[in-house]
Amino acid sequence: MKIRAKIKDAGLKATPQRRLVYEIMQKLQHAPIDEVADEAQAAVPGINVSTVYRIMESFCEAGLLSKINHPNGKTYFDITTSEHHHIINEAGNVTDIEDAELTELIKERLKDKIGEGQIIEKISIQIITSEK
Amino acid sequence: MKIRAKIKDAGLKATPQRRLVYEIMQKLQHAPIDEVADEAQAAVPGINVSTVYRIMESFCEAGLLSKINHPNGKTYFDITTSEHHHIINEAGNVTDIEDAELTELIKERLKDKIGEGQIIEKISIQIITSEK
DNA sequence: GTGTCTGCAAAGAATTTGCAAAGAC
DNA sequence: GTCTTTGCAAATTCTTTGCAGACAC
Repeated sequence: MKIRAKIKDAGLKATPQRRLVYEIMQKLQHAPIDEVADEAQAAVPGINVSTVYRIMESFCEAGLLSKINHPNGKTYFDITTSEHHHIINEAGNVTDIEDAELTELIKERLKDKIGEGQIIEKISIQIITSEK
Repeated sequence: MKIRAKIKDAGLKATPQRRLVYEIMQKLQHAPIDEVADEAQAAVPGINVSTVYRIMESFCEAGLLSKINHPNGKTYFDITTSEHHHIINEAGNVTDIEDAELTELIKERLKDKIGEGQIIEKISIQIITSEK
């Protein structure tokens, strides 16, 4: 689907800044805001960091992106929005792992360990790797 | 073991500030720095926030505490240092789950998905819960 | 046209750092 | 006594906000 259509389908106006940010995220797959902002500013000098923040946030709310809890403290964003897991290496680079069966298995195993009256919203596994 | 001994065994000097911070962490189990700092300042008015930051950091390096990737962006610390998992509820409160067998199972299942020449440093599952 | 979005500059959180005095061992 | 740690204030880094003009539809 074209970027313009994706953004509009998500209920947002397809501004040039949003189209650019989405395109950058399609390329990067996973990235912290400052990296996206740098790429954006390289492409279109006028674009502002706060705009990028607002766009990333609106994309998350609209279901176009998801957030990653990254060990380096910065907020990372992910072009993949379906339930999945992450491998994070020493450099902080993120790789996706899709394994719905595993997610289901964990959910089943831990479902009675969560509090009374609570439901599981999301399960995410982080695998931190280092050089052998 | 006494707090003083724990700190010294970890190779750090057992200053009053460190003993206090460790005691607070034993009570809270999981907490962000500002909460620890508030508790510390309530107990001993002179203690400084930057000191608490430095203490938490030194405790992590010394293996007395571990860091938690918390979805609210702040760094949370955990008195438990052995491999384990977390349930995080809507309020941001953290609960531990110990399940070494599950960790092993996941490790076995995903070991060939990590990159060439890499080893798994750590596996952590986060379960985000919400009200039913 | 109208309501949303952007740029800018300023404010606000969270965290770090430099340095001199204080304290642990 | 020596080397580490602390307190303080200032600097950095990351993120959010207010507002006026610009733009999507």
